[in-house]
Amino acid sequence: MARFTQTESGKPQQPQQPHPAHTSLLFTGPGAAPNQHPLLLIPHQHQYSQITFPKPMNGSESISIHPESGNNMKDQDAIKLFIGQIPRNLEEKDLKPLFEQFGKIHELTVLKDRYTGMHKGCAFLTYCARESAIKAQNALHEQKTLPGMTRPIQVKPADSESRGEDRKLFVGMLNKQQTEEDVYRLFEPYGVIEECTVLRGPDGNSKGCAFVKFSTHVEAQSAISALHGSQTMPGASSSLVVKFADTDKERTIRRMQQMVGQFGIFNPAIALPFSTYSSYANALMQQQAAIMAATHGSYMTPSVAFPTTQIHQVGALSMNGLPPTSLTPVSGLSSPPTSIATSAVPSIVTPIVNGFTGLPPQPNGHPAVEAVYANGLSPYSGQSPTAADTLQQAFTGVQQYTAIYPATTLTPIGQALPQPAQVIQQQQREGPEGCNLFIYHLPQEFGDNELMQTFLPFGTVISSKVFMDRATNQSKCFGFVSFDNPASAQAAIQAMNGFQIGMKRLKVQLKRPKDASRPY
DNA sequence: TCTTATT
Repeated sequence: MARFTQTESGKPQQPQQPHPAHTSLLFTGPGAAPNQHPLLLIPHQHQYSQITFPKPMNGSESISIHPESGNNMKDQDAIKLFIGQIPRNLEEKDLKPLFEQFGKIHELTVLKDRYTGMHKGCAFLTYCARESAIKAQNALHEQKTLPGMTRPIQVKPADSESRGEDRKLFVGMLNKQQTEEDVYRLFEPYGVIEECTVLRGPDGNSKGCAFVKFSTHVEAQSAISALHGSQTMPGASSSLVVKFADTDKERTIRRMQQMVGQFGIFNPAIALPFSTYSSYANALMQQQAAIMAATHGSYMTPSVAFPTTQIHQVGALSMNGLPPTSLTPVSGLSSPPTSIATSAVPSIVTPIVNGFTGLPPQPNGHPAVEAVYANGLSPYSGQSPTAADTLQQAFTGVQQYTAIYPATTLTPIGQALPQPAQVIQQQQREGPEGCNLFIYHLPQEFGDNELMQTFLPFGTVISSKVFMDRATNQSKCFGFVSFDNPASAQAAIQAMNGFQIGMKRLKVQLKRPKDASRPY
């Protein structure tokens, strides 16, 4: 099959001849054969303990090769390569032989999760000589598959070398029969294409979309102008989509929304700030993940979205001065009044992580929670949080959040809640005129309680009701919420109308007065 | 209809 990648120098790659036998032995896949190379002799974990590498505090390991000459200086124009599709059991020392054959290595670093130390399946590689990088890319990129991987190894300049984001296009509404070559031909007239990938499912079938990376932003823009909406592919439901691909940030948000939709039970209010404060949120997410990991020793990685959602719930709740006592536990656990003792809190905070990851409970201490209250930032405060307060408040949010959904996200473990449960009377009370909301497109999983939690950040909810189908006992995906004042209702409309959960958007509007006759 | 990862 034709290849459509180019080297970083902008020149088309040579057609790749079959790999030299001694190298192909390193790989699985067609043509691979049993051999004695270390890459196929996958060492067991315990064997690593005999090999010592310097291990910095951040958990990342890297090899700086100091050859006999003592010279591992790199060229001024050296290229840092990104290496992808590396089996997670291969470390720097295992990879080194593979790459050394193209030249002297200046630095090789397997990427690890900052907090868990988990191998990310990729690495950075810098050769001393620029030429070595080009040779390695030509010889290896997409050419072979390392043992245990299902996709071929990636060897290409790291993002830091090129800043690819603003010249990469997402192409949607393709015909599923269209191949990389078809897409390439389509975009070729508008510039130099460095990368052209049709997205495929596990079965290899096209998902009807592709990424096309041009060598410049201007070329990419001209392709958009020329091609977006220009034609409708046979079998596509609308005309061709050509736009700049999502940034990492956008991808993170997209994944979050998918997760929210998937889990359904999560309070959508918590993700609101992403529409307006996404970079702020992003920064917080990093820090939050760090603290979560440091204090929980959990396996949650920064790319997991949940810590962030917890943060934002905090913002929403605290700014409304909502006391945690107004949250209704649904676990059925009853507990005597306790002071906010740290001994009680960790068991509440920790399992929520487990709820996401399926890890067993870790009933260890949680010092960070002390800081929340020691700082005087009780959730009773009606003040807006300052940026400096936010992280500490986050733990209040974790706590509140956990109190909200223990039955669905946690295994009840019989620990005391930090506050006595104060159950709100769930009568179907209507508020004054202008205080009653009609909510449509609720997630199927939402019950009265989830509905209430969703709207609590905006004020005092005096009633919440999800309508159920009598026959099936399933939610009809709409309901009513009543506040005790019209301002809360308006705030809720402002914030929540159109809020996306999964594939749906909430419809939040004032409930039609009884005397009106128009159906919804 | 937004990939398998980018210190």
